[in-house]
Amino acid sequence: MNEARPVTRIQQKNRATILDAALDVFSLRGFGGATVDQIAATAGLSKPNLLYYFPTKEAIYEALLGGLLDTWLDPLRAMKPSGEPLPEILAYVQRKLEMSRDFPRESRLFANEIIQGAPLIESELSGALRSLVDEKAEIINKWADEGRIARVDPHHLFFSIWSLTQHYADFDVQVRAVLGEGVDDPFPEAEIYLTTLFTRMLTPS
Amino acid sequence: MNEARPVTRIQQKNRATILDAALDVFSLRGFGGATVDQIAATAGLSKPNLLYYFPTKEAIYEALLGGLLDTWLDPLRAMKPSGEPLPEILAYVQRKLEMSRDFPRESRLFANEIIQGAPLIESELSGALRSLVDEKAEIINKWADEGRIARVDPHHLFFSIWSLTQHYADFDVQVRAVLGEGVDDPFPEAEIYLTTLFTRMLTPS
DNA sequence: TATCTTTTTGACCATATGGTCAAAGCGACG
DNA sequence: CGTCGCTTTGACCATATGGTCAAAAAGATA
Repeated sequence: MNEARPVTRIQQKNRATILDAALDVFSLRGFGGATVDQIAATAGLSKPNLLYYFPTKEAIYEALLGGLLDTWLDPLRAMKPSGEPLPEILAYVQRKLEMSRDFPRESRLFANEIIQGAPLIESELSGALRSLVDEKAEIINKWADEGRIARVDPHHLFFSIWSLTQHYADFDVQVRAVLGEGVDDPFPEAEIYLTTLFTRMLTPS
Repeated sequence: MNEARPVTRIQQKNRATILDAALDVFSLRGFGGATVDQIAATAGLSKPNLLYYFPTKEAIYEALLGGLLDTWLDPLRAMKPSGEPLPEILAYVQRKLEMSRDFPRESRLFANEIIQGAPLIESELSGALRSLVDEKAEIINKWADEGRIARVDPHHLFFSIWSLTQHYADFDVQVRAVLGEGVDDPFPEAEIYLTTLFTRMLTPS
C-alpha cells in the first residue's frame, strides 16, 4: 500500500517541468487560447510524452489551479487579530505585493480564470474564500469598533487590497508602458504608494 | 466620392450585431479561446455570412479594440486643471466606476488584452496613453505643489484608480461570490468606499 | 547480463477551426 | 416586371488541435 503512485525521480522532474511550461502558456493565453503543443514545446517534451504525465489539457490546468487559491490566501490567513491593526493590514498588503512581484504568472492565471467566469473555482470562491474573508472582516470591524482604525467596509477593503496589488502583475505591460523606459522596477514605488494609501485611509481621524 | 463604403441599413445592423456578439465571446474567452463559429452563433448569423462583413477573426477583434482605449480614456481627458482638485479626481473615479458597471464586457476585453501582453495595443499604451497620463500627472503634481491635495505619486494614483474601479467589472464573479447572495448590486457600496478612500488619501493633512 | 518496468516517440485519427467560393436569394429601382 | 447589386448560404478545403497506440528506447533490478 506504500506505492499507489510510484513517483519516480523522472516523474517528479517532468511533472514539474510540464506545470512550469503550462503556467507560462496558460497565464499568457488563457485556457482556451493555449494549446497542448505549445505547452509541450515549452516544456521540451513531445506531445505524447506530455500526455503520458497528464491525461488531458484540462488535467494540467486543474493541477495548476488546484491549490493556487489556497496559496493566494495564505497572506490573508496570516493576518492575526492579536497584532496591531495597521501594521497587520500593511503587512498583508506588502505580502500580496510581493506575490505579484515574485509570481506574476500565477497572478495572471488566476485573473484569467476569474475574468472568464471562474468555471473551475467558483465553488471555492463562494466556499473557502468567502468564509475566510468573512472571518477576517470581523477582525477589521472589531478593530474599527475599538477605534484602532478608521471605519471602512471590510469586504471592499479586501477587494481594494487585491486589486491594487495584483494590478502590478496582471497589468504589468500597461504599468511599464505608462512609466516609460526610465523605470525598470515599479515595485519599490508601488510599495511606498500603497503604504501611504492604506495608512491615510485607515488611520483614525 | 460619397460612397467609398456603401453602408446600407443592413450593413449597419449586421456589423453592430456582430460586434456585440463578438464582445460577448471575446470578453469571456479571450482572443485565442474564442471561435468564429461561437461569434456567428451568438450573432444569429451563418459563419460565411459573418465573414462577409469582417474578413477575419482578427479584423473583428481589432474593430472592437480600436477606439476602446480612446473611450476608456475619455473620463481622464475630462479631468480639468481649472476645477477643484478633490472633486475633479473623485468625479474621475466615479466615471470610471460607472463604466465598469455599465460596460463590463468592454472592461474584460481590455483586461484580457493587457494580461495577454497587449500584442495589439502596446504602441498605443506607450504612445497616446502615456502622454495623456503624463499630462494629467503634471496637474496632480501642481495641485500637490499648491497644497490643495496631499502629495502622492501621480502615476500610481492613476494605476490605483484604474485597478480599483475595473476590479468590479473584471473580477465581478469573485466580488459576488465573496459578498454572497444577499448583495445583488455591489456598486453603491463600492462608490462609497472608493470616495472615502480617495478623500482620506488626498485630503491635505 | 537478462528481465521487467517505466519512459519516449513516430505515426495516426477524429474533430474543430479559420476561411473560400460559386451559386442562390433578395430588394431597390427604373 | 426585369435587372442589377447587395446579401446569404451550403459545400468545401487546408490546417490545427486534442488525443491514441503500438512499438522502441531507456532504466531499474536481480
